[in-house]
Amino acid sequence: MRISELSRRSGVSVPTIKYYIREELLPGGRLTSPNQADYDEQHLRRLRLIRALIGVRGLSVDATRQVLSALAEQQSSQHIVLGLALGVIPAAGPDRAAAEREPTEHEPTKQDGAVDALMRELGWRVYDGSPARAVLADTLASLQEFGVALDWTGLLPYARLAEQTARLDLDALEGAPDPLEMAERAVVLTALLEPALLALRRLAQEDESARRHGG
Amino acid sequence: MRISELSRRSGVSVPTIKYYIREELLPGGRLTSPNQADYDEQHLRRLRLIRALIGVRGLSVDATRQVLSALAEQQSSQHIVLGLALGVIPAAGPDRAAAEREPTEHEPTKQDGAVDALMRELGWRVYDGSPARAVLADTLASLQEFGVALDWTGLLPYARLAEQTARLDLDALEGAPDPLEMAERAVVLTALLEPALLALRRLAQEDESARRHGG
DNA sequence: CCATGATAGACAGTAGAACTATCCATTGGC
DNA sequence: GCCAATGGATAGTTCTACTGTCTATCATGG
Repeated sequence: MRISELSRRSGVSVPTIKYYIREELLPGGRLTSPNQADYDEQHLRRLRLIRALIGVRGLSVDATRQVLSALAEQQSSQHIVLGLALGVIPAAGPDRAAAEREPTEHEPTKQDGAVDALMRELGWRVYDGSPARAVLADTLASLQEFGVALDWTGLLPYARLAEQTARLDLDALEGAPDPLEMAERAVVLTALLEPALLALRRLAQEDESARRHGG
Repeated sequence: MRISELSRRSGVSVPTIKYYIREELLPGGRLTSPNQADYDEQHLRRLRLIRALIGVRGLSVDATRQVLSALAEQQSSQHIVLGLALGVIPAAGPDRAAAEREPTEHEPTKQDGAVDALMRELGWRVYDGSPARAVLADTLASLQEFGVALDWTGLLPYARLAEQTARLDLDALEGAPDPLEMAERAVVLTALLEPALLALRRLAQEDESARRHGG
């Protein structure tokens, strides 16, 4: 198909598709002549994934590119490590890069040790360099700064619930047809479900609050 | 204290503090003369909360303003409804506003009915206009588009886990000294814990994946 | 009393991100 | 042959979150 059809079928404007190609989120079409290229269903699938990551999950173009390249690597290694695929991206929130560009001096006490303790207590064997660890450390530091009485032991019950969530996630990946599908499904499940899980938490809080305090 | 001290103690630059005051995230200091104002510990607290919401949670200035005003309302009504406080903000992800500005025609089948069914099944009594509902509907639509076999019934186990999470959240709020503290703590817990919960999910996935597939 | 440095408030400027528009030299299809 | 569509390049736009500059004070130390 030509770019106009790709645009029509995906709902993404032609200039935007060109932009994604420039930014290497999407491979260019197969050139049939110097000014004519052919796109296929793969392009359409990829484009929909891009729109989902950017639009539904709210990832930046840069983070999206990283996720897509991690997806490609996973596919080539035939070895799915869910979570690690998305681990490369900054996990929606703390701008660690900014924090490291300019060591603010104000940097609160590091909580990396607390995170180590948490992982040990849980018996989780996870990659040391995972950005998720940094997110946890930052959060613990912020909580401490606000005087909220929640240290790493307070995260334990949350972590147990996360374990169960992860089991549900992995269950949903069972029986994937091929590695490519599985990797893509892993990305979709991890990334797209994030806003939904937070939404469920909000609604559950609302309900629980009403129950306790009588809404 | 003067603005320079507020800046030094918070680690936020003077121009940025002025910017937050202009944007009405932070009330101005008490003027002691036309060009001299006095700031107190309340300002410092508020400023730290602002930085946490923007920096740690990654909220926009606009969303932060809405959260803070919701916080003020809750405080005045003496009636804490956790979740609803943060329910006013777009929940990190789907840009619903954009979707409504320009009805793309591509809009997939609405899943609002599915969300209603989910709420009914769970027995949750939640506000109809909650943006969290829209997030759920969007997510279900996206999953459907990707052919992931996960409909609203598939969200049920996740919702049960969210219930338990919410109970932990509410427990952490018990025994707050005063309504202001409680409201602020609710905001901190709901907002700041979000990246941490997602990080825990990522790490749990990594661990679970290693267990199942042998990392 | 006066020099110096800080301050409030107004407004302009900047940097980065994510598009969006314009151009031009083709070229496929009628 | 004609013309809308295309690929590729480059420039422009919009938005957000700051950051810088300016001016008229004003506090404070000498």
